[in-house]
Amino acid sequence: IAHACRITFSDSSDTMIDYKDIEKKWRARWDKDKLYEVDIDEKKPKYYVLDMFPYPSGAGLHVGHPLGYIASDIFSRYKRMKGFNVLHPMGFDAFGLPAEEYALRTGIHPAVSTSENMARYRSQLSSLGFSYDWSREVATCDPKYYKWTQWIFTQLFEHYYDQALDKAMPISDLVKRFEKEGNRGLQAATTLSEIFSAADWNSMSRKEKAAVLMHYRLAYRDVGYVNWCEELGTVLANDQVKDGVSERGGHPVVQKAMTQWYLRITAYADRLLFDLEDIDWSNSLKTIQTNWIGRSEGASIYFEISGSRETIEIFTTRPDTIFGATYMVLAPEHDLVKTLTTPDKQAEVDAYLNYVRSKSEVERMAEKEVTGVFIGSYAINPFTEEKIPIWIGEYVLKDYGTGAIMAVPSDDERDHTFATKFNLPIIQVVDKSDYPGATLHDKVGRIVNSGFMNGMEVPEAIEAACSRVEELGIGKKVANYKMRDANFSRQRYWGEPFPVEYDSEGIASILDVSELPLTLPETQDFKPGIGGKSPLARIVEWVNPSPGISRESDVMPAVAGSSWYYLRFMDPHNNEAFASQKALNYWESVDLYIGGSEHAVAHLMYARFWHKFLFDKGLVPTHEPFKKLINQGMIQGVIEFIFLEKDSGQDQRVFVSAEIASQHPTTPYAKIPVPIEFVSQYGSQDSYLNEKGIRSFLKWSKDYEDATFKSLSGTFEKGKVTLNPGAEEFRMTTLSELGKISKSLYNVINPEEVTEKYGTDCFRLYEMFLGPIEQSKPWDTNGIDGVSKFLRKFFDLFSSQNVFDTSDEEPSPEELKVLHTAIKKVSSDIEQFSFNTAISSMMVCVNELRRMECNKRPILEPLVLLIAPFAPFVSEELWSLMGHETSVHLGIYPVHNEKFLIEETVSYPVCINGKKRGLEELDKGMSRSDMEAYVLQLDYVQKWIAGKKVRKVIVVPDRMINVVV
RNA sequence: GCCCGGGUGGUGGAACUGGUAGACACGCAGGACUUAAAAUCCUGUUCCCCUUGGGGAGUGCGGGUUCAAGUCCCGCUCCGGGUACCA
Repeated sequence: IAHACRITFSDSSDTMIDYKDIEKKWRARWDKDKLYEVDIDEKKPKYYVLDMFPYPSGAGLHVGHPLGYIASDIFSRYKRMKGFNVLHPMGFDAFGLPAEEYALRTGIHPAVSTSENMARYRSQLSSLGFSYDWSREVATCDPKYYKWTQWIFTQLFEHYYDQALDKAMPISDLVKRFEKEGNRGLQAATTLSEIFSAADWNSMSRKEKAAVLMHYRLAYRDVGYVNWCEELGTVLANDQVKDGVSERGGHPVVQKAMTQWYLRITAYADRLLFDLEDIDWSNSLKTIQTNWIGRSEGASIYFEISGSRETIEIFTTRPDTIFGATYMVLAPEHDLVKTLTTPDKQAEVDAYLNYVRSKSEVERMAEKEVTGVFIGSYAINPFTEEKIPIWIGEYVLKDYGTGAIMAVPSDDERDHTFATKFNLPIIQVVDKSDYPGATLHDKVGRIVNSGFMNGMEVPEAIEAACSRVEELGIGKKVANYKMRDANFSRQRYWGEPFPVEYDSEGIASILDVSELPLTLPETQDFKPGIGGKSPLARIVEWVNPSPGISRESDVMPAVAGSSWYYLRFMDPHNNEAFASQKALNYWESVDLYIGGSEHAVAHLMYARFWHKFLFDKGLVPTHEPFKKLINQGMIQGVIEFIFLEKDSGQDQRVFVSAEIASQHPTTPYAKIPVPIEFVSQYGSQDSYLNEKGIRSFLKWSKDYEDATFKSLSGTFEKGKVTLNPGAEEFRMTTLSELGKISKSLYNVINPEEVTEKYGTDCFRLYEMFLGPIEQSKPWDTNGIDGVSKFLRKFFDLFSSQNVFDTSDEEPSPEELKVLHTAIKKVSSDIEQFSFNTAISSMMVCVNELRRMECNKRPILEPLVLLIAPFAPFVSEELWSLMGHETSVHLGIYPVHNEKFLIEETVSYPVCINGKKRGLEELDKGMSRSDMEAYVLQLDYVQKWIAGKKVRKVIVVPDRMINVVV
């Protein structure tokens, strides 16, 4: 019997399918035939499938990485077989901190380690059978690539954002306008508040003009507070700081004023927000971006100051509560603090400012107590005309809104706490009695104690207040954003140099495209410079290329190169442009983008911003870069921890070196990740007991080179423990958690460990079979045998007595039905990215054909095509064994034919009061009344309805029958 | 705190617009083959109760709508993610 046999297609092995041979053979063949290379082909519709390109880390790929790559590969292959011209490229996000830190530790140049890591990634990726067009590979650290990263930067420098036209326009236009009419009435994104006339402009010095223009450029230099990490010697982006310490390494981060490059991403805030509607991204991802942009609508209102000509501009979302504004609060860093502090309050204010400055970001965040101080001046509430005191307080942030608020203690929780603590007046202005359960945050209620607004509902009052504010000329309706302009400078080596030079007056100018790329200079000295300078600053001949000229010594952040790489893939070797217009117009944008949600903010926001900028310049044909985006889940690893507690017990005692003990001085215990081997060893016969009954764990301290383990204990010899000097006694317990896979957590599993044993196709199928693609799941190989068996059963369909053997007989209707059911289901599942269910229906199909002992070519051929995107190697082998000369991956994906799926009968569940009591096979054409009559006379139905009145019978065609009594 | 997701057998997970809950697979149990084991194949497998056949319960908890609810509505609860003095 055919299916009982093991198939051997190579004479060298008598066990089972020799995956390794098959894979090697076809990989070589695909390379030779350039099977996956694509070119512009106007005759075919295009489809662009992109993976988020990886950072080539030293640890190589682990089982988590390929999840998204497998999914995108299946989809690419599917689309290709559906007749699309598919662009499916891969490259490397190759600039970044880890390589530089590695260089600092080892002296190995980042370029060297990066290129080694890329080679390893490339070989791992191609061994997984991905259909990348490697001829299009890009690496962001390649000067041929970053030439264009630098070029886009120069373009951002040369443009400003015109809010009237709602697009980026050349700075040269702006200069013309300034010469003629100054900046009055100009609607542009800017950090400049001064108004100047044409005469003012024309009388400015070159340096002054440059300074003004900086306030308009989309790439600009400004002084700002940055997250400074002394340990890493660099500025970090907000998303690289977690809980006041650096995400990488956990070093303290403080605020420091530095001159930096910024990108004016806030100019695009509204478009970044509203265009989310046009793209097919997950709800949660859109929500994250929406929250990040943080648009809130309200009013900006000027408050006059009693006895001063200054005014304070505030932003509020609740102008309706202005009658309840009983005091004001400025951020401690607010510009007006100096002017508005009265002499009698000076000492108190200075003391407070010192106190605020002395606090690190961590402390400030941890602070629960409200703090603040009265600065002596009074503002005038423009509606009540009352004098209200001006305070400064930490809870008002310098960076949000205008850095100043009108405080309405009756309707804002924070203002309320503040007012209560400092005994400031509270006036109720919103009556919420009609809305039980409403909190202070809810914009509902009836306005009271508020003059002309009395009796209005909140939304109406907000409108009324805005109108009145505009009538009085003391403010206007505005939108405010949480999003900040993006800091674009890093005091580092391994990044793109800025294509910027400063003249003797310090005026910045950009390099012409003909001078690009400005390549990174050679050095072996990567140490961070003094005072936050980049290592580049030390290379004098590079920083000062000619007398009076100095170069920018900072480099761009890693996010620069990844903001446009998807465009470069369209035309990767172009030396005249970032990509040709022909290629851009053909490939347009990414149709399907797959990657992790950890890039939800930084990368995706920057890429959208750069894309929109290029769109404004007419250089890309679409206004969004990624039409559809799927976040694959994370494959989690099991992390084994040991807990070392200082209150030692009798049993699980272990001695720990002084180093570890001192690393955890503030906690009563240490939680240390350890390799899984350690935990399985713990408590087993492998662990050693010394004469005192103290367990020591020394075997692994020899096995693992890591310093942590070496220092965990002493040296072990013949049942005796010799403690390291200063070792302390701890009690030890173990704990398992799920979390990310990482070298530092000792839980990395490489794909090779799986492909070695089961073959690549099995690995691919298994990762997909694990569950929905978006879902995170722990890696375990418990179910892998099922997928492996499926592949073997599939192979077996083609064999008889260990020999490849198929028949050309006409298939039966049953066989056709099985096949076409699978074709229909698999295709629609792929379209919905439901790969786990697609695989399960392929399993059903193979199981049934096997039961029928079907080995007919007209069934098996389409089946091979159907499975090809999932299992590219095995299907290619079978396809070739069936006598085909060309690759299965150039085949046409099967299409199901409804005529094979037609059923003559339908099996109806028969329910009594919605509860299933039986199953009836009924003719498809049976009328409703016949069905009712048939069902009612059934024995078991009679039993249930006996003595009761049948109220009605519900017949849902093709679904079910429900008898209601 | 706020904003998104999510909670289904021993496990991973199925279930189209409300219409047979548990597809597919793992694991487990029993059986076949074998000197034996592995591998393979067959049968069973949500739980509980008499056990031939049936009966009851059941998709985090409590209510509701409906002939019918995992699916819709209201109130809770737990888990995951994002964000946090955002005025």
